Amino acid sequence: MNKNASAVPPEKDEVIYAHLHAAICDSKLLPGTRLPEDTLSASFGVSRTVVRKVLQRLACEGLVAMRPNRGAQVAEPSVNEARDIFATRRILECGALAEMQNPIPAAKLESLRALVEAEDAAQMSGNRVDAIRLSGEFHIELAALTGNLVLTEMVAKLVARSSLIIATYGSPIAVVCRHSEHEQIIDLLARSDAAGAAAWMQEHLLTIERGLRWEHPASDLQEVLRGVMANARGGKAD
Amino acid sequence: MNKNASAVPPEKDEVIYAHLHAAICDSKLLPGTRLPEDTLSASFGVSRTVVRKVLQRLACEGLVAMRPNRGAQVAEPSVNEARDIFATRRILECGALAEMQNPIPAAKLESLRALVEAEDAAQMSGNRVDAIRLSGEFHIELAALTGNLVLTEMVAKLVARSSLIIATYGSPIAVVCRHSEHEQIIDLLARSDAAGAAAWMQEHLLTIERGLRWEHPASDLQEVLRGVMANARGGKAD
DNA sequence: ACACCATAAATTGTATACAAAACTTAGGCG
DNA sequence: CGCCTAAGTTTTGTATACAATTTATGGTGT
Repeated sequence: MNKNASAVPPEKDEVIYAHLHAAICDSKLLPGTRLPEDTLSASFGVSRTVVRKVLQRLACEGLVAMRPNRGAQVAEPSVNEARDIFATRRILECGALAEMQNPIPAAKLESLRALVEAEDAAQMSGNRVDAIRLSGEFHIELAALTGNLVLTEMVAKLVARSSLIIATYGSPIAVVCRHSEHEQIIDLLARSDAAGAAAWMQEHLLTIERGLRWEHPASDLQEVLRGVMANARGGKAD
Repeated sequence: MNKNASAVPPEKDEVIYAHLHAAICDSKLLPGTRLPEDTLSASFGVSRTVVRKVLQRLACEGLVAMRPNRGAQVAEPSVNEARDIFATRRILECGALAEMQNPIPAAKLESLRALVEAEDAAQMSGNRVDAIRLSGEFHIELAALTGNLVLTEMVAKLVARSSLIIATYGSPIAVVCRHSEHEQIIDLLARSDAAGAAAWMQEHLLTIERGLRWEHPASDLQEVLRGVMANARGGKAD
């Protein structure tokens, strides 16, 4: 459906975009990682022109921060930004669920259940990266049930940025959604209890948010240390 | 606050972006208008590199459609996309209003009233472009009351795309919000009746949507004619 | 006269070169 | 000993050249 036809060239920039997007969302590129154009263009075997195009797209989605004359780096969501993102997700995703009055096709519910099962399996086998990715896909597919492409794309972008938040503020344990909560939402939808599903989603997203550690963000530590080193000049910098 | 400091260069691409954005939202560039890179770069006195950067940003926001090897043109929102955009606005903007529990500072309410007044004045004097723009600004400022920057930016992008929808499907009369409805929302907020404001906003957005003419979109006409000409080859094409 | 094909013009895709800015490192001064 | 300054290096910003693709044009055959 979203794949190219047979004879169409593979769209180099799309491939690079997908690679970088995945690398960021899967925490292979941690927040704050610098993304020099030369390095990327050499790695992917293209010119800086193509790399810049991809970086600008990622910047537009909030996954990459670009400062003039200072290059690109993986975005480091601030605490305020993180809270805003989750607040917006609550409004959007709950609103989407609340609007689903028509009975959901059984096939769609089934594929959602399969997604939750895969997520559960990944979590059980300790595959944290897959678990987070599948959890995100669940939220996106849920939004897609509305048939509203604009809304679905917005949720997808917020989910991607949430991966950055988890990478920055997530505690090693219990960051991912408990699969049972996802299952509960499907059950409520199967019962056509849209309001119930929305209410449950509200709690679910709040639960995720509460599981984050706003106090000890990993990357702020570096900034703090740098500030300490700059201030306490009498101390040993080495 | 958001302006550059004194000695900082004016950021050429930002200026070009602002110009194009305004031209599209003010319907100076109608949906479907082709945007050749050469023409733009000549007009603005920069190279295609800068123009492409701006076009990609506009494409990311949905104001411009870029097809591979086929260039950019002002986006022509389909009926489905238009409905999705308004549905998403209902969820986002009503959700934003519903979450405002704290009493709104009087100063902010005052500046909102000023905005409505300016919009009213523009409409009364037949200045349709200003009226639409000020109406959009009202919706954006309303979202900004949440303090949620992520949400505000999303609303701003949806409002911009709504300008395209109005340009495509808007009837010559009665496309803009009745200013009294905007005033009513402010009154409800002043009374701290968040739920009431949200309900009113829901109706308000539905009213706008109902005022559009989905039957006779101006630019679909060309497509229809093209299809007719291609099919009825025996008929008179001239 | 219409459809079809070849050629020409226009437009986009990509790479590269050079200029400008920021970062790094080494040296001198207080 | 630390800070400030300055050349050198790295990295980004922009323009331009060339290749690839699409679109427009004109000619030819039926």
